[in-house]
Amino acid sequence: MTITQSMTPEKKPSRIQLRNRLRILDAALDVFSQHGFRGATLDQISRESGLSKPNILYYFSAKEEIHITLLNQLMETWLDPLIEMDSNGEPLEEILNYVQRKLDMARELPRESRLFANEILQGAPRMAPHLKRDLLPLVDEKCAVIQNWMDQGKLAPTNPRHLMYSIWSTTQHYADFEAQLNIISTDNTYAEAQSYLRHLFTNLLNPT
Amino acid sequence: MTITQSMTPEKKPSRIQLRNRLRILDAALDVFSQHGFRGATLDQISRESGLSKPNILYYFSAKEEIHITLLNQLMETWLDPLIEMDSNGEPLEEILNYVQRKLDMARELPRESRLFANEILQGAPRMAPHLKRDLLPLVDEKCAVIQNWMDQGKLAPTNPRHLMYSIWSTTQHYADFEAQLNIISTDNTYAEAQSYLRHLFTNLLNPT
DNA sequence: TCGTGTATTTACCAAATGGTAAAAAACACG
DNA sequence: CGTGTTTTTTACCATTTGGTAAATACACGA
Repeated sequence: MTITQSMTPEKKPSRIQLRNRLRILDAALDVFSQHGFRGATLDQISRESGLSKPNILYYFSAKEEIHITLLNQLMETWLDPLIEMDSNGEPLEEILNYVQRKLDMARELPRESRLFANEILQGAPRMAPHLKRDLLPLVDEKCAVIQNWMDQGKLAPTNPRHLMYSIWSTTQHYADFEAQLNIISTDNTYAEAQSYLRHLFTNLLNPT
Repeated sequence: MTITQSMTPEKKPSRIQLRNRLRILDAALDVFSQHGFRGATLDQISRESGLSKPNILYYFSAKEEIHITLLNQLMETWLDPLIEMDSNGEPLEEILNYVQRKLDMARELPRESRLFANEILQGAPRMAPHLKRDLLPLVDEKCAVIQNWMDQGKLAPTNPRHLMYSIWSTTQHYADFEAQLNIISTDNTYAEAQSYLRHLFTNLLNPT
C-alpha cells in the first residue's frame, strides 16, 4: 500500500513524539478508567503525565481524541482472547482456557477493563459502532462453534450466549469491582478465583 | 426518642418538599448512574427534574448531598436480597432464590445497579465506609451459613465468597452492561438469563 | 555552528460549573 | 383578607473546563 503513504505524507513520529504520546495515553487511561469520559479532566491528565495542558493538545487535537485512541487500542486487546478460541481444540479445554485468559486480563489490565466498563455504563456512545462491527460477528461465530460442540455431545447443552455473558461478567468483576473486593475479600483473590471459575464452568459444561 | 425531636426541631416536610425532593432524586439517579459523580452536572439534573438550579440547591445543600442521599437509599435496597437468605431454609432453594431476587433487581432497578457500579468503579470513595460497616459483616455471616450447608453435605463444596461474587457479577451484568447486550443479544434476555443462571448454579451446588 | 523544523511554555479566552444573595412570588392559615 | 412562612426566580460570582495563539526553547542534521 504505497499509495496510502504517498497520500498521507506524515513522517514517522520522532522518539519524543512516541514517548510523549505514550505518557499521555498512560495517564489518560488512569483518569478515564476511574472517572469516565465526562468526569475526567485534561488538567488531571496533565498532572499525571507531567506534560502541560497545551502540550497535551499538541499531541492530541482534543480530549475526545485521547479517549477514542484508548478505546480503539482496547478493542483489539479485548477481542483477542475470544479470537484465540479454536474450533478444532478440545471443547471444554478451549472454554476453560478462554476463562483463564479473560481472568488474566482482568488481573493484568484492570484499568483497561474499567475503561471498557465505564464506556458501556454510559451507554457505549463511542464504542457502539465498534461493538456492532467487530464484537457482534465474533460472538455469533464463536457461539455457533459452541453450539456445535453441544450438538455433538462434547459439551453439556446450555445457552452459549449467556454462557459467554457469564464468563465476561465473572472474570471482569475482579477488575471492575476491585474496590469492593478489597473491602470484603480476605484470601489471595485471583488464585482462588482461578480455581473457583474453573470449577464453576467445568460443572456446567462437562458432558456425561 | 423525643430528645432527638426536641434537639432537631425540624418540622415534617410539606407535600411540596416531598414531591420536589423525589423529583430531584429521580432525575439525579438518571444522571449519576449514567455519568458517575464527577461526570454529572447540576444543570442536567435541573433540566431533567424541571426545577431550576438554585431551586435544587434549596432542597439539597450541595451536589454531593444528592449523591450521598442516593447512595444511602441504595444501600438498604442493595443488602435486602441477601438479608432475606434464610439459614433455616432449604439450602439450594435459598441460593437460587437469592439469585432470582438479584436478577429481578437488575431488571427492575437498572439505574440503581449502575449507580452502584459507577461508585465502585471510581474506587468507592463515598461508599467504602458503608460497605465495611454493613456489607462486610453481612457477607461474613451468610458465607458462614453457606459453609455450614456445605459441611453438612447439603450443598456441593465450593468457595462461598467467590460463589457470592459470581452471583453478584452475573446478575448485575444484565443491568450494568445493558448497552452491550442490546447490541449483541437477540433473545428475550431476562427470561433466558433466569433459566441459564438457575442451571449454572444448580449444577455447581447440587450435592450427590 | 548555524538554521530550521519540532517541542514547550506563556498568556489567554469563552463557556460551563457549583454555588450564593436577595428579591419576588406563591402559599398557608388565623 | 392580611400576614408570616415557604418556595421560586433573578441576577450574580469565582473557579474550572476544554481549547487557542503566539512566543520561546530545543533538537539535530547540514
